[in-house]
Amino acid sequence: MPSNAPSWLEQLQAHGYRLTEARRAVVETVANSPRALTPLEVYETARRRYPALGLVSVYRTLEMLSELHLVQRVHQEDGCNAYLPRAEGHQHLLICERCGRAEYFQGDDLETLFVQLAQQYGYQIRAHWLQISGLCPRCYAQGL
Amino acid sequence: MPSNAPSWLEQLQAHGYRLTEARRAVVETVANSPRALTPLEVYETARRRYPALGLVSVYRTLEMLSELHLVQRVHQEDGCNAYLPRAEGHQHLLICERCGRAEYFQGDDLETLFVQLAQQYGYQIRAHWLQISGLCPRCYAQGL
DNA sequence: CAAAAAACGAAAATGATTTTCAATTTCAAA
DNA sequence: TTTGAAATTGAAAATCATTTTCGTTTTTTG
Repeated sequence: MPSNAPSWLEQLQAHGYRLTEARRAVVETVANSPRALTPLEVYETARRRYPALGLVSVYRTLEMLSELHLVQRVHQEDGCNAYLPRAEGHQHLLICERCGRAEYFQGDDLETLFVQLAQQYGYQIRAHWLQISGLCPRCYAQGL
Repeated sequence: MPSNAPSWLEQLQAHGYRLTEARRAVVETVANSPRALTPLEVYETARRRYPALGLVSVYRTLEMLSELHLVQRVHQEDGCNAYLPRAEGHQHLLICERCGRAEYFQGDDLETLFVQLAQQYGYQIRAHWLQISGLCPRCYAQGL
């Protein structure tokens, strides 16, 4: 899996943000994570690379990355405070309940459903959000 | 639309919870709401019926209703702190971006997608969550 | 290298939620 | 009914995540 981090840093720079050690540490942590991380988890992980990092910078950087649509919140039972890299184009999430690993997939077969709903309820449909959860092959093999 | 409140109160009682004025006020507020309410909104609304109500009781009652699967959190841009009644059986949500009104619909045409994903990624699929948003007919008619 | 602007982290402030606790209410048994 | 144990209450305190403030440091441009 190629790292997204260099591209993210370029995009931050292209939008007028400076490249700092704090941002590099946060970006590298989030861009390469196979699972959703909370701000605190990002902080703890990124501090291994850059111990002077402050939690505030994690929040600030996550907000920038959100604005640039490079990360997305993941919605889970207990809340929606964890962030994942956002894949190109329209994609949905498949998340392992046990280990948290996320897969991305295209699911464009929803169009017919939208047309039907638009007719039935008179809604102008603007957005949708589909998230699937289960057990990844490795966790399934381990039982539970 | 029939009120869910009596049934909810019965279910609370059936699970050993007592029926109190605080619970009645919260249950009637949430059970009859056409849109998702935050704990604070529940508090403000329910206090019109029962002014002595404390915010703490709102949180406690919402937690009970969650455990009994009578309410669900709604996931939105800014967070997922708002609650809606949960409909019978498996249902998805269609929510108006403007006024917040929620419609419930069945969407069981996702089975083929799940089978495909299970094969492709080796996942044991356990749950899914589909939420659609847009403008309801009334809000759409008002422009924006 | 110097200067201006941006960004930093620590600490304080805020806001939502949870816990604690003494007083009140509910409900089953008498 | 009445009664009393247990559940529940709301106020206040505590906690936890997030945001704001602010003096200092870092980055970038010239």
